[in-house]
Amino acid sequence: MTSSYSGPQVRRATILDVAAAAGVSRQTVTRAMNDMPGISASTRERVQQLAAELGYSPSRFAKGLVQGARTSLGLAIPDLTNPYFPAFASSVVEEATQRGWNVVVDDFGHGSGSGLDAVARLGPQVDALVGYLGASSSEAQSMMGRRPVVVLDYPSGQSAGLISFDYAYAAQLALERLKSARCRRIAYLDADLEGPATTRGLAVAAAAAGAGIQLTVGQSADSAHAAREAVRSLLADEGGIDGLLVFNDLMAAGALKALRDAGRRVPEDCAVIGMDGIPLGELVTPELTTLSLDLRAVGRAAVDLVDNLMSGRIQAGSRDSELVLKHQLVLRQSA
Amino acid sequence: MTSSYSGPQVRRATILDVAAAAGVSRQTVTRAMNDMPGISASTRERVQQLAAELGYSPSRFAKGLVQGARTSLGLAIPDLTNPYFPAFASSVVEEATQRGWNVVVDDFGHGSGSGLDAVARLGPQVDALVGYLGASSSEAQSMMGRRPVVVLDYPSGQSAGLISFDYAYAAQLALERLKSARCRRIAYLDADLEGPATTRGLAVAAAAAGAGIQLTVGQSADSAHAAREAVRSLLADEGGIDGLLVFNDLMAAGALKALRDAGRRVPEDCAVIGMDGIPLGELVTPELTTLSLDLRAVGRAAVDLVDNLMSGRIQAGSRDSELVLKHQLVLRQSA
DNA sequence: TGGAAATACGTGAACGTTCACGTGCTGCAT
DNA sequence: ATGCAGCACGTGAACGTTCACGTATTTCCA
Repeated sequence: MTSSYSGPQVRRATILDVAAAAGVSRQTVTRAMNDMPGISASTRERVQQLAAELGYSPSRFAKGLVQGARTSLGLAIPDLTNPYFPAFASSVVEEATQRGWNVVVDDFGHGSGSGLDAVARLGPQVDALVGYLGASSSEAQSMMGRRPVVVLDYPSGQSAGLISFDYAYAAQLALERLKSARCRRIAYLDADLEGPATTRGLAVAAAAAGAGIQLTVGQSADSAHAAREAVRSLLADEGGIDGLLVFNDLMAAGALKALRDAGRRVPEDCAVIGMDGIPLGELVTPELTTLSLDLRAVGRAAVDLVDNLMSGRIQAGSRDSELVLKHQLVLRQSA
Repeated sequence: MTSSYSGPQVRRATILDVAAAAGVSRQTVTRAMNDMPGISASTRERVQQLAAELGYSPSRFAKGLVQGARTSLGLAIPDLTNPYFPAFASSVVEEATQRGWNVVVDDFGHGSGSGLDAVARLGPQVDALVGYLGASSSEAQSMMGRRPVVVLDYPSGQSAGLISFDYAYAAQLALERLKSARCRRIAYLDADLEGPATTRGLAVAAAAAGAGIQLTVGQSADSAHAAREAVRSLLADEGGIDGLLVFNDLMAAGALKALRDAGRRVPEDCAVIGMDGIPLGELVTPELTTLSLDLRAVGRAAVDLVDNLMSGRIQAGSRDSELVLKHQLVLRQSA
């Protein structure tokens, strides 16, 4: 058996170690480390030097305990690999950084975790939570106690702050566009997720019914690859489709691939509209017409809401704690 | 002037508040909250109930102080919006979560921040750092003191742990492929970044010289849009290019657009090879041949290295603290 | 009915900082 | 000589937990 050397778990140097080494008191070390006045230049330098040699870095816990918390924001994301989320996360991080907060992320897509697992992990570490939680928002809120929770893209708000999207409006925009492009046989490809998918699906179905459109509905996992397969078999079953609305842009990219595989020209043979407006849409061929969302604005709104909830300017569960954002139709080549 | 109500900055409830409300001691509250033995079921329930009512959640600082740190890992990312990084970040988060660590991210792309700003922000909050820092790794290490630092894609390791890539090998693979595709006039589009770009550029130039290839070099910012413009003007200046190697896949996607704009067929008129192997490459048309990197493996390697540095199994600055990964040529349609 | 063991709780100390003071010393004007 | 200001530094207390004990009260068997 080779040595199971467990390494230098030696006890980190504390402020007292530095003080002893320098022959001064705690407070003088504090003054040196934090560039406070009331200390001579020579002492300051000597202490800093010694601190570096001992590998001293102040305990964030002790500091936090005595100074009061620097806010830390939990960010629960289903899957950072899905290009929708980085755009959003990036904006949250930027906005939080501007406020001097820091952001603890949890990606619960891998492994069998649900959103609530992420909340459980983040809970003890953070002062507030923002997340795309497929799970019930009130569950999350109860795990966080009085601390602010903002849930995105969830059907109906309970006790938590909520940012949702006006899918009825979005669906109407998309269907109008497809109709004016003379599409007759329209399909909607939904994702097989819990919350958002059904919401979007219902909104699209309702809008179609309202507009007298007979809608074919398909479903796939939330990935380009899965969408490609789903559209492939959709085309096999329902040959005559000439308009396709897709759950999101990533899946729409897969749909474009499937249409190309089947020899259908886009938009001539079949128009395609995606959803959410991620940068990817401009890089595929043909470029994707989409119901665009300003994802940076979504992130900003989420952090703003947290800020307002934390400061008490907005009451959790009140009308003001729910925000509905609208998509915007961006015309490119695919429809 | 309307009320500038500053909200309930009231002082968070502490364990003593709960104890008082329940008529028990601190310790009993601790037992109730942490599901420890030595407490009756009825008391436990009553305390938990009261805690919820008072909105009590234990201070992570006090807890951390007395229990010893739960490891938290800083992750410094230049730009989450660039699809290279989420794939990496996602893997780091997953790997860290498995170890029970949590991850604090900082995206320093927005604003004028350099990597060192991110290190300064993260430094006080974390026990170790992983990052794509354009800045000098030894600067970062000195800001972190004895705490582990792992820098990615940086030319030469100093005091910090280092994960870099064998660009000589990668360049050779790419140029061989282009040569065997009968490309005569080959260009390399570099990014205008500090560290990595020059490294890659030098490697490509060296490999070209070694293979007797005369190389045209262009440069652009690290985005699809900028690359599109750069390739547009490259084609205007140097009409005869029939092979193009690009700094990364995102820029390669822009290059594909520019070639299409100019009426060049890919790969017939001009072959294109990207770098890093992000999922986007499979979604563009034609699908992108690329020097692929297993980004999840990169994240795994980074967290492993941090783990080893932290436990002392590997000494910072030693040979073992440097790891060189190799790209792999993935043939798709564009070359 | 004695006494040991189990149960349910309480108390001092410690974690590592910073804050709000307090103290000694030097220099300088009166 | 006296007083007073300013500088450089030190000390008790506090932040909110948990840990390692200690202590009543009850239980249960011989």
